[in-house]
Amino acid sequence: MPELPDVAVFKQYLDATALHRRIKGTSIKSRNILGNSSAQKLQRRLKGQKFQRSRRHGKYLFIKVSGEKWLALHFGMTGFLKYFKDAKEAPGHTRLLIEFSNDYQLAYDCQRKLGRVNLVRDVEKFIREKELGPDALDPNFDLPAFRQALGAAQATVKSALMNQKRLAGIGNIYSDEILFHAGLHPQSKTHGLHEKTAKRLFQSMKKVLRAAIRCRVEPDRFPSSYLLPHRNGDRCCPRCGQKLRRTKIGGRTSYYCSKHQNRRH
DNA sequence: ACATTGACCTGAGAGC
DNA sequence: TGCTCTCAGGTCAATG
Repeated sequence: MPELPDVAVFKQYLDATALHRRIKGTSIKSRNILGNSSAQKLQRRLKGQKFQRSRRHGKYLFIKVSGEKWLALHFGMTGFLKYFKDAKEAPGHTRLLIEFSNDYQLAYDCQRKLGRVNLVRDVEKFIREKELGPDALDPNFDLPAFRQALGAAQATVKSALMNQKRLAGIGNIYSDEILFHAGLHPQSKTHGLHEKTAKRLFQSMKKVLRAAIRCRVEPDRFPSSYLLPHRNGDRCCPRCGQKLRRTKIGGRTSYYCSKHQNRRH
């Protein structure tokens, strides 16, 4: 699930629920979601502290803990957050549970355990070490920066968009959606992208990511002109009704409409 | 430099 | 019902 828009919605959710509450305790249900710190260390760092604010970069959510540290959450393919009071509401694959003094709890749920939780002192340094590119929705990430990020890559546009080192936040679902709106075939080469095409791609990227956040990434809220509600539904192009094509790029399933998306650029 | 593949993990859903 | 097979929105390392 969690690409940039999903994580942006998680951030809104966290900000509206779990900030400024005293942390009573932490329980780690699955150790292999822990990245750089032990369960003991994590518990020690969180106990008695509060979450003060959060920020997002790409698919990462960083939560400032009173004291020195930030909690860096990555959600893998299946992660999400849930804030609840009644144990009945606990999600089914809780890997980390944070209890607050108001008796509410925040669950980090990650069915496939591909997500990671890290304690970091310096967010910028963490981003540098992970070699993450600029966040796709950063206001400073403008067209020239976008062109520079794609660079003279020999890669396909789809894999370039998904490459977190080039720009951070876009995964399989949204790269398909962006390419659909830009009318570009996923196997188009990044190299030699026409000025006009690059601009169209850039504008589609911003538009799609913002729209997804506005819809709170609920498929039912997406305009039916978007690919997302169709790729797991009728698998037909929302513009022409033609069956969507399906192919593998970088090991990921990619959907596109062969009528509206072409390699010419 | 890029593409591809498998590993990491678990579970939902399809088909029989 | 129960079994097997395939697939899943991410990332990393090894290989071609």
